[in-house]
Amino acid sequence: MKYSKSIDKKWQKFWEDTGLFKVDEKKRDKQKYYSLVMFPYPSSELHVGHARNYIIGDAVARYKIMQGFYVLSPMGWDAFGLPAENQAIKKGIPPKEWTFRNISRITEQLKSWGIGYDWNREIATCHPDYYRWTQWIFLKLYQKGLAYKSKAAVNFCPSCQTVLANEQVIQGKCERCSTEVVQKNLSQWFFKITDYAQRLLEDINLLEEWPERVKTMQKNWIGRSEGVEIDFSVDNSDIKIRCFTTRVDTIFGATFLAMSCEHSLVKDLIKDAGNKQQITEFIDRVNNQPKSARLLEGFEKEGMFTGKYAVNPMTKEKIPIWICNYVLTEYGTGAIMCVPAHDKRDWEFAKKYNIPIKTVIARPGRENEVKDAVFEEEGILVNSGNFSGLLSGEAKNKIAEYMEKNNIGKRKTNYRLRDWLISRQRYWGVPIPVVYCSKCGIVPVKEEDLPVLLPENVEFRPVGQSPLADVEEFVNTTCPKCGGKARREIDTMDTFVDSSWYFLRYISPRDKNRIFNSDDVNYWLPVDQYIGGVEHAILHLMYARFFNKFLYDLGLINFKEPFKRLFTQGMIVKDGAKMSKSKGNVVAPDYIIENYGVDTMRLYILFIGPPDKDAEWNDEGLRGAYRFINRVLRLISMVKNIDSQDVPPEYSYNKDEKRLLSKTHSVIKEVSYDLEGNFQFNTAISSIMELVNEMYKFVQNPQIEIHSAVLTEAAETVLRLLAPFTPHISEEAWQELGHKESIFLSGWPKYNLEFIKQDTIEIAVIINGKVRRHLKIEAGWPQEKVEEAVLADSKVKAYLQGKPFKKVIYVPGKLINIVL
RNA sequence: GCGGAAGUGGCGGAAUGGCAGACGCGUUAGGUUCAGGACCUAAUAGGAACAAUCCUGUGUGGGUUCAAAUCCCACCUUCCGCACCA
Repeated sequence: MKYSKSIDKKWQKFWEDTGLFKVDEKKRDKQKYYSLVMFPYPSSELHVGHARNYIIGDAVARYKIMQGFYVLSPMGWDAFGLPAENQAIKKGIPPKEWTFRNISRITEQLKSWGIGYDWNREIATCHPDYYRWTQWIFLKLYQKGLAYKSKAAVNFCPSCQTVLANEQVIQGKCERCSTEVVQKNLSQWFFKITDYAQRLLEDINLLEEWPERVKTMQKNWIGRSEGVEIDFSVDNSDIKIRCFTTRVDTIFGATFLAMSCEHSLVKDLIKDAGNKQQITEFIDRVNNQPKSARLLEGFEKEGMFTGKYAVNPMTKEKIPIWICNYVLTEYGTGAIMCVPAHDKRDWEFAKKYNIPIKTVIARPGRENEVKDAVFEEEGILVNSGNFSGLLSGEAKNKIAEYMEKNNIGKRKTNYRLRDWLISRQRYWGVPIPVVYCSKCGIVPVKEEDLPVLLPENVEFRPVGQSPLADVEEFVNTTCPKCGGKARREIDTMDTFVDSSWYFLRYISPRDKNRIFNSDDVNYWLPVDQYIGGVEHAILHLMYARFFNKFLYDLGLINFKEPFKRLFTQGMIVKDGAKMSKSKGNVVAPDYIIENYGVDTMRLYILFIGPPDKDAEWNDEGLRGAYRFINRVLRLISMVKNIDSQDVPPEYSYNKDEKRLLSKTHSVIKEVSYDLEGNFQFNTAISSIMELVNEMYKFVQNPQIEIHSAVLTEAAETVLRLLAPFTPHISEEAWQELGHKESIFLSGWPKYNLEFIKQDTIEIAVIINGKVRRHLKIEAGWPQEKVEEAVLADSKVKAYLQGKPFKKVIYVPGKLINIVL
């Protein structure tokens, strides 16, 4: 028997006909397992890099099915988005048509790879039955005050002609097209994710089975920092400037104040300044600098003195107020107190503009040392009035207390996380369900009027506004409140909104009356295993957690976190680069399947390396997988011809049988361990290879007497262990061996420790840390007996030369170490 | 700068503190074959001997230990994420 593609189709049909992956939520006699792979954006057809994702997910689902779990494995489409619209503009294909064309092609691909899903639960976020509930969530957020419209400086991509979320701006550039992002003051919709900042941070602790690196990225992104907000009064003025600092212990060293150019108080401050003209010019210049320039190394700190002074509330000294290009508007209060002696940036600035530098923190034990350098660490306070002599940590508390008592400042926790900007000036997305009424203002659409349908026949023009603006029937509506004339919101939602809750809709995909059935959702969720690319570590995973918590607060679900276990797989690269059409290094699966069969591709992709690491594609490696599969099939053909009989009750196994039994069972143990841990498919497969190699030795040597039952058990074990990885050939060979039922119903093999144990074992004899001999001993021997045998060995004697030894360490079954 | 991951043969990569290099690719030799391919068997870290053996080896330098790729300290390099966050 040789592996050919005809095997693939046969079994794919079989699984479909027998409903291996169909799940009926009413049958609940088994333990559930929800296996979820991040749903794809249907843009182009999939290559082997994408395939890794789905193959891993499928291997997990099939493994869990074999273990007897009741496995839910659904698939759907993240179907709204910019590429569809860009295609429409470029080629005139309606986004919907383009999207569904891609969906059917990818579906065909996934099916041809033998990836098992419950296709009855398929969803697409662009379908009104789905986005109706996305809009519903929007309304709920709006009701709770968590969706709001606000004018703010936002990131705008001139190429995509839309605003972007903070998270979608990478190094000052658009995540999608790398165009320089500009700042615009626009009125936009936001979700108040910052209300959940603390919970999103705290509950990371509940995510025990998430990769550490993803958790760290989320923590950093939320960016909690504790400090004090201090009100600085301005000399000869009523104005107070609020600053945030995490280093209130350095306040006695604050020698100037710095404000960002966009700070709302700047106008008032410079009202009667002599150099007002100059300052305004400076502000304009800074505001026109591209954001990415700020990030460049050596970006020069610049500023203008406002002519005004603030009062340091602790020293009562007058300190100059500056406007600076290095103060962020968006973080904290947009104004900071500057301590040049203990902050590198302030130091740089003070040196440049000759602002006094005052040391107030010293390294403990070196309080009197004077150094012309920044000291950013914590230490002991000096020159700090009553607080001198305290350590930074203690001083922070004491000073904060003092400030609170005297109404100077207040403790404050700040987060780096910003509210989520969700409106997009694009067409192919979920319409935001609100209307603008000249009388009532912003009015949400009534729940019963959902969905607000996205019009389909629209004209595409690449302008800074959604084509929806021109669709009169859409835009003109009536106010749900007063019944008067009103206009619909023409912005659509960020597609990350769509994907923030899709894993819940899989449970009740066709429910017309509610977002989902809470009972069913509480049964299936949280997702037991979530699999996807690490590129979603911040965006998608943070938003999904936020939505989950919101729905939890609504009482719709009873779990705080949606994904119990997360696995982020690595990329498959070719010639050291990510596969992409433009680079021309895409490995297409079709050719592989045609020539080597699907299981070859599946096996190779799982064997290519640790699944969480990037891996380099290698055609020779693929051929190795093909070789192995055929090696297995040949082995099965040989075993098949042996007339298999049961082992008699009192049968005593011979030496060879014991050896094969031991190998068989220890491989079961290893593979099971590898799959339970962090999905070590590569080592799991290598263990199975070892068993196959071992079996070849038995089958090919006519000298060896071996009971057919032992050989059959080994062969069946190989197939069952391989089944999650290479399901097609496993089913085929399983049938060859005379089984009528699917291999996936045969259960996961169990190992017996009694068989793994061997009578004679080989131990290493180590003399002074060097391996000198390998000796066979009986497994049950006590240390004395082993020592005796080792010391009696002539080679060992030669090494020892009768010298006395200090110590003997015996590690049972492994080694004996003699120290001279 | 902060945070994370990693550094092992020609290559991908294995090793609960216990025999470094499993398994695979590649390479070499032999078998089989009309031939090629495919397949089977064996060898394959480096060096000296070319046999049985010995020496050196997991980024660098120290340390702990009977025993370190693994633990500790210092450093180097690479990749990834965040980055003027006060």
